[in-house]
Amino acid sequence: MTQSVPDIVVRRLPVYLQALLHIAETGQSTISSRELGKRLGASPAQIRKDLSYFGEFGRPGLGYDVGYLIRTLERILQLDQDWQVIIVGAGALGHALANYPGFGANRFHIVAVFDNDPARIGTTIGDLVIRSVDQLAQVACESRIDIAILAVPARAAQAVTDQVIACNVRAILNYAPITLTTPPGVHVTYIDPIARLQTMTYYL
Amino acid sequence: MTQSVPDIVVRRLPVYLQALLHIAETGQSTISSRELGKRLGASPAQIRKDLSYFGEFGRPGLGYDVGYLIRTLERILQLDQDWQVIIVGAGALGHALANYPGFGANRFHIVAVFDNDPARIGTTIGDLVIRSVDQLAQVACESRIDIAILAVPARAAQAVTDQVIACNVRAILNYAPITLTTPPGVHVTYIDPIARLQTMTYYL
DNA sequence: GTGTGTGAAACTGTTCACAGCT
DNA sequence: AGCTGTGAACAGTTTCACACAC
Repeated sequence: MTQSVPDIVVRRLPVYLQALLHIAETGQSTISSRELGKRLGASPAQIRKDLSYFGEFGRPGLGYDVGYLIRTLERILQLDQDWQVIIVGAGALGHALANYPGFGANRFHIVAVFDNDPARIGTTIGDLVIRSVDQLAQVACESRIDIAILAVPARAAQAVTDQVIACNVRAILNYAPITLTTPPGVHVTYIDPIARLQTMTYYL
Repeated sequence: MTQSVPDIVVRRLPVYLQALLHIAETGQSTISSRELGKRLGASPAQIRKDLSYFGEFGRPGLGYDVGYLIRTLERILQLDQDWQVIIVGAGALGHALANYPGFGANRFHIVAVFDNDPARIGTTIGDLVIRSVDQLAQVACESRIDIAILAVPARAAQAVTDQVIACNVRAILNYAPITLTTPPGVHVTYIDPIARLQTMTYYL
C-alpha cells in the first residue's frame, strides 16, 4: 500500500484535485480514470497507478466517486487543515500574491508581509500591514509559520531564506530566479517564468 | 551527438544559464561540473551528461569556460533572438507581469496586453495600452506572436487559449489553475502557486 | 459489458566509473 | 595531478495486460 511514494506522483495529485473540483461543480458524481485522464492529458493507467500508492478508492465497473476522491486527496495532501504563510517582498509580485484570493480559498492564510523599503513599510495590502524585514525573525519565530513565499530580488533571496529557516520554516516557495542553498529537510519549490519561457523557446 | 534530447534536460538548461550568469558577474572565467553542481544541488555527472547532448564544450583538466558556455546555452535555447509576447488578463497578476523587467532583460518583448473589463481597457501599464480581448484576434494574428501569457481566471482560460492558437501562437505560459486542451505542436507550461503549495504540504 | 488494481514489461532518466585529454 | 565525455549499470517511471469486481 503506502510505501515511498514518488515525488512526481505527489506533484500530480493537486492537478487531479483541481480537475475533480471542477467536475464536482458540474454535478457529475462519478468519473473513470479514462475520462479524468482525457481531461488532463494523462493515461488512465497513470491515474490508477498514482492513486493506488495511497489505497483503493475506485469501484470496478463504475469508476471513482468524485466527492469521495476529493476528500481523500485533500486528506492525503493534508489540505484538511489550515496553513500559515508569510510573504517576503511587497513589490508588484508581492502585492499580487497578497491580493490573490486563491490562497485563502484553499486554507493557506497569509499572516504577514515583509519588505525592506521604508516607503512601503507601514502601508497596507487589504488587512495586512507591511512590516520591516528586520521584524521577520521576531514575528515569524514567535508564531508557527508553515510556508514562506519569497518575492524578493535574487540578490536578497538567500539571506531571507537563511532567516526563515532559522525561524523553523521548512517550506519555501521561491519566485526569485536563483537556486537556494538549504539544509536537508527544507522543501524549496521554484517559480520562474523566465526559465519557463526559455525552455519553450528551445522547441519553437 | 544531438538526438532526441529529453525534455527534462531542456528544462534544466535555463537553470544552468542563470547560475552561469551570476558566476560571470563575479569575474570567474572557468567552472567545473563539480562546482556548478554543488551550487545547483545537482550531481557533476548530470551536468556533464546534460551538456553532452548538445556537444563537447568543456576542457578536460580545466572545466568549462563560463562565457563560452553562456553563449552556447543561449544559442541552444534560441535566446540569441527576440521573442514577441502578449499578456492576456490585466488584473493584479497581469500588471505585475507587465511591469516585470526580467522579460525585457531576456529579449522577451511584451507587445500587447488584453483584458475584457471595460474599466481597464484603455488604461496603460508603462508604455502599453490595455486593449479589449475582442481585438485579440486582429492584433495577435496580424503580427507574429511567439508566446502568450495567460493571467485570466480559470473559467476564461480555455477560450483565450483557443483564440491565441487560432492566431498561430504555439507557446502558452498559463497562470490559470486549469489544464488546457490544445492540439499537438502547441507547448503549454503551467505556473500555479496553489498546486505547488499543495505538493509541499504533503511533506510537512 | 465497464472499469479498477497491480505485477511485469518496457521505457526513461541518473549515476557510475574509467579512458583519454590537459 | 584534475576534469571531461560516455558507455554501461542502475534506478525510477510509465505503460501494458489481465485477474477480478460491479
